[in-house]
Amino acid sequence: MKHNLIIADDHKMFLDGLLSILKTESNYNILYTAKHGGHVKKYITINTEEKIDLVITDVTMPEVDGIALNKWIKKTNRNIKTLVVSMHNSPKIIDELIESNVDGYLQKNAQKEEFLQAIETILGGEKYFSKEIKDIYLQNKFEKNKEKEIKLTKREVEVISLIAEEFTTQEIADKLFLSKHTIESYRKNLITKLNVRNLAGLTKYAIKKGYVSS
Amino acid sequence: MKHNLIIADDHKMFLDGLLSILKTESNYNILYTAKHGGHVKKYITINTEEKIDLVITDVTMPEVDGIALNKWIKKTNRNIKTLVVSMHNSPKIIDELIESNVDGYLQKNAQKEEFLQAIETILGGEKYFSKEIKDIYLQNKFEKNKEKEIKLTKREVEVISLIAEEFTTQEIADKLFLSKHTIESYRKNLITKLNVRNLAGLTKYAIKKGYVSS
DNA sequence: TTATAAATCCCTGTTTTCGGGGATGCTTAT
DNA sequence: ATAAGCATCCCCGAAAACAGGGATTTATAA
Repeated sequence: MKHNLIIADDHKMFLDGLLSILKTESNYNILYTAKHGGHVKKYITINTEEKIDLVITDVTMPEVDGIALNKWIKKTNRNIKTLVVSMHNSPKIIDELIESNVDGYLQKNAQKEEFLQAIETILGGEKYFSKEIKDIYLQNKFEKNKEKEIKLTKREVEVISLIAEEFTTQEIADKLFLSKHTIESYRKNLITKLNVRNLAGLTKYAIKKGYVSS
Repeated sequence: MKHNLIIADDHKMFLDGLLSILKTESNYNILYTAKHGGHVKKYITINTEEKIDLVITDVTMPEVDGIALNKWIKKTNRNIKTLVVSMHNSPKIIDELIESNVDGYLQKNAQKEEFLQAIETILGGEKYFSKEIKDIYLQNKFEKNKEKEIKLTKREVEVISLIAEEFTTQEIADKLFLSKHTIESYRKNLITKLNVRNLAGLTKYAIKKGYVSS
């Protein structure tokens, strides 16, 4: 029996490419293609009688993006599988998708064979992630756990950012309308908290966290 | 008269997508599609009689990549236009391509309209780069020029690295078997030379240059 | 409601950084 | 050969950072 697919991507070219490789396989039936997630939600909502096996979706789309669409599908229709394809492999996106139970993730520059492999795997009831994606996800989890205990407060983030921007204690105090003693306390606490030795360590931390750009 | 195109990309899906949007326009004639640059070189070398207007190529391909292919084409056949498409927009790649006289550059996630626009522009004899790509290129040039004069000596690199690794002047002096005054001089010179204000600035510079990891 | 965490401020003393100087050899190009 | 650049060392004084305490008020969570 044929499997029913929906594809969502606002890039005509990618869509055409995907359709062309799916056409070579005879056992897929493309129910619907959409330019953004909202259309897919509407389609699924209306066609309740239809068996939908898999939604293939891009991440970046206007209005309702792939992440939101995946969340919505997984919340409302747990028997619809989802495969997300994306240009980029940002740990944040991957994490959010996996946490919301996506069935597979592929980079857009994957080869034809991998696409078909992923679709087959997912329709068979398993998850599909390339080794690279799994590594990114785990690496991210690992780092988060390592740094979990260390939570900086809003003020601390403000202060460490300004430190990394090369301002002195007095300047930061003036900027934030605080006493220089206060900033000194923050610096001291940050050095202890982050287990570093001096401004260089604080600066590196700020860069790693993206509070400032190097 | 129809324009003759060659397309090189090792991703079947992208190729199919591109072909499908080119098919909607009747005035393009696809002479040849290839999985890597070497095939294109061979094709061009053999078919000397044929008028080839434009080669559209991916950057990352096995064996001969898009950058090498573009260089080769521009060196041997100055009347063949080139359009490079890529997943990413790394300043390095963009710079290298523009310096070797590519006629256009597009990200793979561009919309159909932009693809056709780019091809038309290039066939009309002009260059095509999106505003974003131009910005990246110029930004890169600007930064390179800004940093060109600033050349750190071996010793300076050693010292700034250790500073960014959170060692104090005295510790660095001990490590390098130098007087603490020497290290102080280096620190002072570095701050002046690099036009920063303090250790935070030095640390950021060291990270940007890859002397230490954040 | 009662801890706990966050934000703010203060003191003392030591060490380091920072911003000026300048000096001496030793290479390396011009 | 002479200038320029590099590596090394030194001094001084002011400013800032570092290390170690502690205190108060206001949210917030247990």
